[in-house]
Amino acid sequence: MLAKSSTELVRQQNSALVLAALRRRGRLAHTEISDATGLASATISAITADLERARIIEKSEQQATAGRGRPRVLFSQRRTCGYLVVISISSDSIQYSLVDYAGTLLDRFAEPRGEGGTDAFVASISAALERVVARSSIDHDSVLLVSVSSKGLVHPGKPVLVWSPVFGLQPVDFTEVLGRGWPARVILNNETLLVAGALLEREAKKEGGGERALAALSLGHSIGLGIARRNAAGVAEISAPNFGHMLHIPNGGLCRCGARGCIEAYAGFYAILRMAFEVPMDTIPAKFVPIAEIDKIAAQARQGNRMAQFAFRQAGVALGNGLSRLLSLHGHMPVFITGPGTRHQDLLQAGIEEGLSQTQVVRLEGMPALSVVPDEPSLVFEGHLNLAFSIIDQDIILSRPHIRAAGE
Amino acid sequence: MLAKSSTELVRQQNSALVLAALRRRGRLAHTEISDATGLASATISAITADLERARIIEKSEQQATAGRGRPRVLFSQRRTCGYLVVISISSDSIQYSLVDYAGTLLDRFAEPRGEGGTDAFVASISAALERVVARSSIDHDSVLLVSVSSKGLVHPGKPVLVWSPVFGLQPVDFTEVLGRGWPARVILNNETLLVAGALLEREAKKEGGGERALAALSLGHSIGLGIARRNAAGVAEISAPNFGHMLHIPNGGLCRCGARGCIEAYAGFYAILRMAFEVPMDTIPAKFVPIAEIDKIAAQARQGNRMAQFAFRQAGVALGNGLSRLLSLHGHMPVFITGPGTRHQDLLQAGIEEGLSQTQVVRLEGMPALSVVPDEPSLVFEGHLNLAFSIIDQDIILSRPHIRAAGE
DNA sequence: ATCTGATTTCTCGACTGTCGAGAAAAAAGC
DNA sequence: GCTTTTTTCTCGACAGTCGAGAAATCAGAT
Repeated sequence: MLAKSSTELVRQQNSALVLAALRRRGRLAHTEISDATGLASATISAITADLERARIIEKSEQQATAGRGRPRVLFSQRRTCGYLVVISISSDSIQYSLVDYAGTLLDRFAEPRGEGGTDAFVASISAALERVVARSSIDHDSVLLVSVSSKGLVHPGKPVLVWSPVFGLQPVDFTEVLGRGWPARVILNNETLLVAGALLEREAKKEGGGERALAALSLGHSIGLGIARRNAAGVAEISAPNFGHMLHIPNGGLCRCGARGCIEAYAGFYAILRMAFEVPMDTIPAKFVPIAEIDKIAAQARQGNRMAQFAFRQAGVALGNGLSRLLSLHGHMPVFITGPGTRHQDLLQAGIEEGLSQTQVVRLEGMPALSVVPDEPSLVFEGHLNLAFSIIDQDIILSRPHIRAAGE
Repeated sequence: MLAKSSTELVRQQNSALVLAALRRRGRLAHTEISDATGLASATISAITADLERARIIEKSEQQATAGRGRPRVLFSQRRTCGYLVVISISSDSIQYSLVDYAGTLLDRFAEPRGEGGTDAFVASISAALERVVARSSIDHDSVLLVSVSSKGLVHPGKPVLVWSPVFGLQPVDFTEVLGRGWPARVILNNETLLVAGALLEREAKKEGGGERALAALSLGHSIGLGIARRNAAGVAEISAPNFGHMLHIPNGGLCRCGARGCIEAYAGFYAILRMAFEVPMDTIPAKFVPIAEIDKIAAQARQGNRMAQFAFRQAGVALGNGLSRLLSLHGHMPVFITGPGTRHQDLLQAGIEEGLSQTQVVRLEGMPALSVVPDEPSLVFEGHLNLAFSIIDQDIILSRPHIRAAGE
């Protein structure tokens, strides 16, 4: 059921529009905001006055006046309005970034991922978080949001990692990362979901609007997938289905997750290693494979080693079959491949195409566009910012108490 | 990018809310509408006065007054405001239904599906449509929408059948169904999509809101799947992925669609027949299998015939594997099974569960709820009404010119 | 027959919001 | 110093929602 609408909601939505325009295009003048949002000039005056009074945006220092006419007044986010902490968890380390409200990176450091169980893990993140704010002497209260990303399966709604490559079925609850005295919220998202979101936003910036739906496939020790699409209302919807552990072959090779025949058990780094060395497919997979090992196998494959070639081929077919199923169930869309595995795209490509080509969806609508976007960490960070600031802006607008004009 | 908002849009959305409440619950009094929508009584007065002046709703004839106090004035849709024509295409016949704006069925007849190509097919529908309005002597102009359903793959946006069991890759364009002099629009939807939509609406009527996402699986000569979910804004999103022709087994049995290894090539009626009679899997499948044939095989299976049992078992495994992939890619959700194939659910069940159980998603989140809903035609019709009237109401509200109070 | 209480509908004024037009501001050019 | 140009700001008109209370109308008590 739809929610009722009211004039106050109109103001909220239009304020959100103004903040989104500022987010997307940086400093803007009154008239530019009007153009970007389609709102009347008078409305922009009202909204910007409101937001300025609430100390959310501010007039920039005058820039060199270009041309004649009354000089423009540029609005931008007030940097000190609040802060965002980004936590990117990868297999071996955890990266912490501090970002101000205008989206500029203020501080960044990484820590190795310690040993120990989930409790110790959460505690170490909690401690690092204290260090982030201490280093920049930022008040706890001005941290608006903590955005965490990891590989694995995320609970819909709660910031809980339901399944992860490292902790398996042992759930990791990030609500406890923030102790007392932190008014901020924590959000947790799958890494490849953020990649898909970042790619969709990049598409939106292209002229003509770019693709309206896309999939991001991350190749590495594990296999990640994110789907991003713009719905009829123009809102981005992003999700991270459990692609890596979707069934590839019934009763197939043993996967890290304990099930059999997952895509990852054919296309993950450990799977390529297992196949190249002709280890039986029901061997318990290696916990971690250094990327150098995979590079070595790839080099052998390129020199003509049949088993190494076969391993990459099989990985490609698993991915291709999986992608064909993705297209069958989610509609035709371009696929962007990222992650460390893209180094060996030349060895995977033929298998992927073979795996795709047999199926009806590809016969009907053709091979999907496959592009390689190597720099995954940038995409992840970009996705963090997109998602986090859209939530922060929304929260600010919703929470802002009604502020009357000064004279009242 | 979000669209700008304005006070006029607020009225539109709230008008839509009033019409939706009337749609869902039938005749309502002023106060009941207020309760259902959450809008203030004064607002209801304004909106109903507007809609009444536009001759979209009307005050019902007084019903027996119950209790003391000022008698209620019940509002309902004005029946003669416009009409909907529903066309349900099935493998052997086409059913035409005429429905008034209040949702009551006025006329219904079926015609056998003729021979001939797509042009003849479209022409015969066009002729039947003329007959629908002639029989009830309805003006062409008062037909607001024609809603068509069929099995097969529908073009997103245009009313074009991209792939169908009967015409294969030859596209069927339903825009031509309405000739000149028909202001109405034509929409085309996959049959099982409508089923999923109807089931979601039934869930919404349960107290507590029922399921927020579900899948409908239709078993018959071909395999259909619809997914319906309520998004964060509470709007239903329904889709019909190409489940029947999703890859089940690479290089597997030959399917009607020309590809190999589709789910349908293992679980469709013709596939069950082919397996039960041990016909080679690359035999070109029968165009049409009478349901009696399948019933016969089912009877044999129930009497202990191994090959017949095996055929149903394999069909079940194909469905189960496919459903596991569905859950992997769309999240965990209950599955409602419908269609003529549900008669033999007892023979399929074990295979479905086997096909589901091997995978990570089921190990993590458990077996999805599987329920059988035998009466598919009712669900299809219900889905037609839900979808068609939501479009009609939307159109009416958007197209309605601004109507001033009488005195101006 | 009339009064009273209950219940629903209707109406009025206050408030919030958007928009267009034009006034005001401020710099560049002559 | 005046004009031109461009941008910002302000004002009044208009659309919409809401709460409060008036008006309508019936059932039952007196």
